[in-house]
Amino acid sequence: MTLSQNLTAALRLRELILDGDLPGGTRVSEIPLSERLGVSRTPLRLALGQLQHEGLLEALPGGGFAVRLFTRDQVMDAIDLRGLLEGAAARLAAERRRGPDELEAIHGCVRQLDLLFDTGRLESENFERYVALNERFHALLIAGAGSEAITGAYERALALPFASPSAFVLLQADLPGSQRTMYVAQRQHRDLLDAITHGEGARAEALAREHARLARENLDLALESEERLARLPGAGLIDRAGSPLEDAA
Amino acid sequence: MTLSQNLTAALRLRELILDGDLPGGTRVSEIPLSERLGVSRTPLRLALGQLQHEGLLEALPGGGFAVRLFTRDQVMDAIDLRGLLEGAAARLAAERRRGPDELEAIHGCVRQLDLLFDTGRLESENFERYVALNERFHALLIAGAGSEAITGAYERALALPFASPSAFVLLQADLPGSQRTMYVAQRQHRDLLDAITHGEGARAEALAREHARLARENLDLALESEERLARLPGAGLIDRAGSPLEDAA
DNA sequence: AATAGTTACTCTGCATGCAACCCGGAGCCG
DNA sequence: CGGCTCCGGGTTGCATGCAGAGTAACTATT
Repeated sequence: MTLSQNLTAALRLRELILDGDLPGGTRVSEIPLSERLGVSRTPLRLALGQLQHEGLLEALPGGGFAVRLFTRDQVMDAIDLRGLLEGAAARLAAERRRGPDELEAIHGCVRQLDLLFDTGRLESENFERYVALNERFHALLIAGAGSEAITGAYERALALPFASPSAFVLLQADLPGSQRTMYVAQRQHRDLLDAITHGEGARAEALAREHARLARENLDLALESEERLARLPGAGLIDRAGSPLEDAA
Repeated sequence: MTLSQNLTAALRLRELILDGDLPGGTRVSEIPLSERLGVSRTPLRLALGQLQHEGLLEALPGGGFAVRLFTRDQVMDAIDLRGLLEGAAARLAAERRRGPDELEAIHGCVRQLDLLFDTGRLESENFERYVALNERFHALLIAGAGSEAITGAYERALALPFASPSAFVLLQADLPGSQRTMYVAQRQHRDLLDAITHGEGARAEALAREHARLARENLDLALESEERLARLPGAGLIDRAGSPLEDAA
């Protein structure tokens, strides 16, 4: 199956940005980029508009686009927004739930996560599986709300890569106390699901918000060293002025 | 100043949709539309992509776009999302506030609204002013949070016209008990600002959410008769299957 | 030496032409 | 009489050519 030029352009361009090939602040010129991606300028322009709406690009006053730069505080706010939406989704899931089997999928997801922890320490080969299950948990949580409005806002919030629920998981491999953090996170997963199961909306909302706040902590840890930051998806979008990295220089 | 073709296309197309010239479900074809709007197909395609991201259009499987249709429940969810975001903004505004003069603008806005009510009943010529002040209040509320993430999500949520804070104000002119509803709303404005001023984040959040719920009530009132619904911006986007209107037919 | 003016160039934005695809209908065969 | 195939109109998606705006460099003048 041959993908449309528009889609390939958007996917490849997003890849370039997230991989850091186009660092934050870079001006994106159409002609060189169209040659680099192998697509014409017309579908590329469509893709540029898309990524602008996703928040990865910003329009320049004289025309054209540049890769966006995010300050630490903006990233924090994006993380909080994710927590806010997940909290609302959790509350709705708790309050709206119809049948008892509706939660079967997410229960299974949490059980599989538990199994992963029971096998001992999370080593590198398990990390991929953890990331997949973690993303699945959060996706099921959002879907469980049954609110298209929330789903849409959530997807848009995740367009910022470091706001994604698994953004810092890969980083945690060599963070101090990473195992403990992940135990806490898994405990929150279980409690969150428990709250939803018993229809405790307010508790579910509070837990989801608090769960997202783990990412705030991890972001500041990531900003402490260049090598840590490099593991973050979309690290090139973060404006390091005023961060601990910059202060040490 | 001559606007770009892309922008004019987007603005005029949105206007067509919201005015009901392109009712929900209509397929939008590029060529007739480009002639109707007086722009070429290239900038029009850009505008189509934009409106798709805004949620007013949906991509058809075989290519092309159609005007989206929203069910009552989807509209309700969109209203709740607005309340959620306003609640978060109110809480942040209460918790983050730096100087005391930061709230001067919104205090002035509420004072002007109070004046409007003190002059007696809100008649038609005052309604425009009320709408303007009401929108200003909500915009200041969001801006007061100082979170770009929330601002972005809010703007996207407002792309659905009936989710806007003033969507039902014009409707209230001939609703039963409209004056009382607006008194309640204004009381909520004052209480909300009071909570923010005193740094009461949780109270501010709860009030903002409850304030948005007035719109839920108004939506169901609007769905009760065709003539009421016609006053709603973007009424043509609402799927009336299963609504009281349909049941009466 | 600094600044203002000018010129040339690069880039974006737009229009149009072309090809591929999809949908509809008619005709043919089973 | 029904289903399948083939054909035609229409529509979308894409590439390219062109014009205008913005920019940067260079020169001339103060």
